[in-house]
Amino acid sequence: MKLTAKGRYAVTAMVDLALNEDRGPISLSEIAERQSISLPYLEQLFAKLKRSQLVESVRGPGGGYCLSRDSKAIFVAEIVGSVDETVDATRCAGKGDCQGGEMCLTHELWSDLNDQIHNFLKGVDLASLAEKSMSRRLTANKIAAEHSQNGIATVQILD
Amino acid sequence: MKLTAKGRYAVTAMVDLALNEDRGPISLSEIAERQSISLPYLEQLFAKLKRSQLVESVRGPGGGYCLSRDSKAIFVAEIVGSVDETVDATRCAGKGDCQGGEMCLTHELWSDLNDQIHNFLKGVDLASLAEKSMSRRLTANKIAAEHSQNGIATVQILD
DNA sequence: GCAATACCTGACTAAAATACTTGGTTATTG
DNA sequence: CAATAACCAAGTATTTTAGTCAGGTATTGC
Repeated sequence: MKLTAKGRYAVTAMVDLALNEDRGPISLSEIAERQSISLPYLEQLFAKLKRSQLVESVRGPGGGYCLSRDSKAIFVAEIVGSVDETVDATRCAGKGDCQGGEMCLTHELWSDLNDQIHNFLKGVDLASLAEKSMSRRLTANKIAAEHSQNGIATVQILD
Repeated sequence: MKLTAKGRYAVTAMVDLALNEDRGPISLSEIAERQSISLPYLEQLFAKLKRSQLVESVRGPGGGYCLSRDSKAIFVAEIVGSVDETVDATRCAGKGDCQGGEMCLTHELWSDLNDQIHNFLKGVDLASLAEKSMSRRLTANKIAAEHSQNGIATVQILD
């Protein structure tokens, strides 16, 4: 798994979708405007989200995208995994360049970490994110203060 | 925090150092050869590791690097954080482009994940990595088999 | 003192990945 | 049939990564 801005955009867009899904299919241009993400870029993301069967599409005027399942049953891990798919497998098992075992060892460590990350993201569903987002919106003023306290960092896990 | 090949190289090199530290200062050219990492690249990494006071250097012939503490007291999180320092801070607190709170929300999610990762890597010390590496080396033939069988586990989460 | 060793430093570069944009096509509705 | 909006392929600009190059400087042993 890999985490980049792309994954963050996807999660953001999906939260937006979850918040508006009761209004029927939501067009990407709507999301694009609300979330300040370029439309063609969103299209790319949603093509992948659709391929992963996280959303469904309705074409033509009045069309757009819907969640293909209940938001309680869609997890962040799926969203991120869908757009940031890494067919990585940098394992040394096959290759013979595994000096003394140290390389193997760090691979094992990274693999464990990967599981850790995946488990965490697997435990967060869209519904709870959307719910938090709703309450956030109401107390929008407090957000800045909170954030400046604990120093937010972005995570990137490559490879 | 950010995880790249650079961090992996650093961890690998540090494990190598831990395994050989009883022989006094270890030169980078030695590590470079054993681990197949280019010498100038290793120098870059160790400059950072030194700045973070994870290693100490001895100049001149017979010189090299030593761990600055017991390997039990050096954690992977420190090593990775040292070479892959991200002064990122993609915070939305200051900027006004935080539409409706969704952005803030995913930031919070990422922040939580970051803590998760950090806690994991904070729980793995060099000594245990080195120890595992030793036993691996002895049973080197078995490695491939093990890897292909179980998806590798052994997680340590301290806090 | 003078090589040889090995750390140290900064700038530079090739390659890869990322984050987009461009320019279309196709389906559906009113 | 015209507007809408999903779909699709390719290209590009920027950034990041991984690594090199070309010099230093401190220390040691002969």
